Amino acid sequence: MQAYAERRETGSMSSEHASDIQRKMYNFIVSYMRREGMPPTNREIGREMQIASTGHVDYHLTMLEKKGLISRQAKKSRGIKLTKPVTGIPVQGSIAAGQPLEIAVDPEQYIDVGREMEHDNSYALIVKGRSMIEDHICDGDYVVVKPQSTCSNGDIVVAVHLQEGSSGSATLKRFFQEKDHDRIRLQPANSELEPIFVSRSEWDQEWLVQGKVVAIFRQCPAA
Amino acid sequence: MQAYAERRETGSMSSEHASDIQRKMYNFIVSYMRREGMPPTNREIGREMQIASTGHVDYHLTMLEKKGLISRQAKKSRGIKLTKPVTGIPVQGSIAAGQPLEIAVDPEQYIDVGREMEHDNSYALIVKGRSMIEDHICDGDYVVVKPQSTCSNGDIVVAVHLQEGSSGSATLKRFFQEKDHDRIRLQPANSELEPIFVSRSEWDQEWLVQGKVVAIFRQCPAA
DNA sequence: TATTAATTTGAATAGCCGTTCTACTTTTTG
DNA sequence: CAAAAAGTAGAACGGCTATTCAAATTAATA
Repeated sequence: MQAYAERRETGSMSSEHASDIQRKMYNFIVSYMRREGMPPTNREIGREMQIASTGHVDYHLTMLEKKGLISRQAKKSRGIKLTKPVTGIPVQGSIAAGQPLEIAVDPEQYIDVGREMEHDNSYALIVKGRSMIEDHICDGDYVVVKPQSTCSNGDIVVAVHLQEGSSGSATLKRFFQEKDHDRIRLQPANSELEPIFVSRSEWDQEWLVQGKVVAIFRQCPAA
Repeated sequence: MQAYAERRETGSMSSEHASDIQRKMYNFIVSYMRREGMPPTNREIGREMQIASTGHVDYHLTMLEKKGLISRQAKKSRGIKLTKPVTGIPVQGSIAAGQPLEIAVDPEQYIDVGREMEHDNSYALIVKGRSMIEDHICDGDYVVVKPQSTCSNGDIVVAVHLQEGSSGSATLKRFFQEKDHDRIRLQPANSELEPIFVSRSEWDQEWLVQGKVVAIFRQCPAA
């Protein structure tokens, strides 16, 4: 479960090697580039990291370069390039109706669905199976999930059933609050599948909404 | 028809106002940023544009800024920002089965579906109607089209019927070459609609494949 | 054509930038 | 513990950068 809460900043440096300060420096460069559209100067890095000496900054940049995380163009102002592209959101795993959500703890794969989707720690999941087929979400599609704990009626959400002992199971469903029955209905978009009904109290105790689907992306085979 | 052939470089500056040199300068900034991941310096711009004076470059940048195409951060090296983002592919219009393709000659809208899709002059079309619904392409979906004149059996293509007098009509269909009948079948993914059959000779004379759908993108309502 | 506006040059300036070097401290390692 | 490695500070350098100014040229306009 904590895999959800501890989601790291999109595109931030993974554990690998490299000391803490270098990781922070790398992450600052990434976020600066996202924000400003250009790499920071060595002095801007130093100011942010509270490093007094520009030579000190240069030292760590040399380290980052040696480790292959960045490359530099000598003498050019802001001459930092990221080895890995800064665009894209992590593909966190796959989701299949009823199955436990497979989480790739350190996702290798990134999918680039545009800057707008990069806000709010959004991430992608690969849909397995046909549980949402009548909403035209197919096996193999990527769903872009924006993490949030609340949702409205009719939203397609990633709902997680917390079960003691295990890490819980996740499912992709439409969310409906049935006030007259005082229960939640999790509705698949496949007439062969039954909705899940959860009482209000059980919902509050055992379930949580992990996020909401904001976009669908499909790559055509042999494209 | 020539609207297809004359597709301009993705993200380049449109006619609007602004003199020729300013258009060229803007386009250089865009391509430099794509290539280098950072904006160019004023001197780099001057070198490329064969402008001798840095003050002269500054003059045109001021003009571009006044026209709202760029913004600048005073005194910062490479302090140029593009008002419009450099990522994304143009949304060229909408396509509805049987209807003439609506082409936005100067597309205002850009959709960001990631860098990978930015190659090959790819562009997006908004799907109107349900002619491909059984392939799970819905009304309002964006299809990413990669321009090419050839395609394989089963590909989803933008096929254009050239008609004298008019600018032709375009349609989104699956392409099948029926060897035994010596004809082409353009198959909608909707059982309520009939396929289009075109004889080999008519195909060669009156039709052309404009491009092939390589991806589908859907933004969820109220996302 | 005369006048104004839009370009273009060249030079100058003050500040920013990457880089290097020496010296010092802290951490890691054998 | 001793030696090596990693991290930090400060200063200094030459080059680069954005910006400004005055003056010259060209294009647009009335």
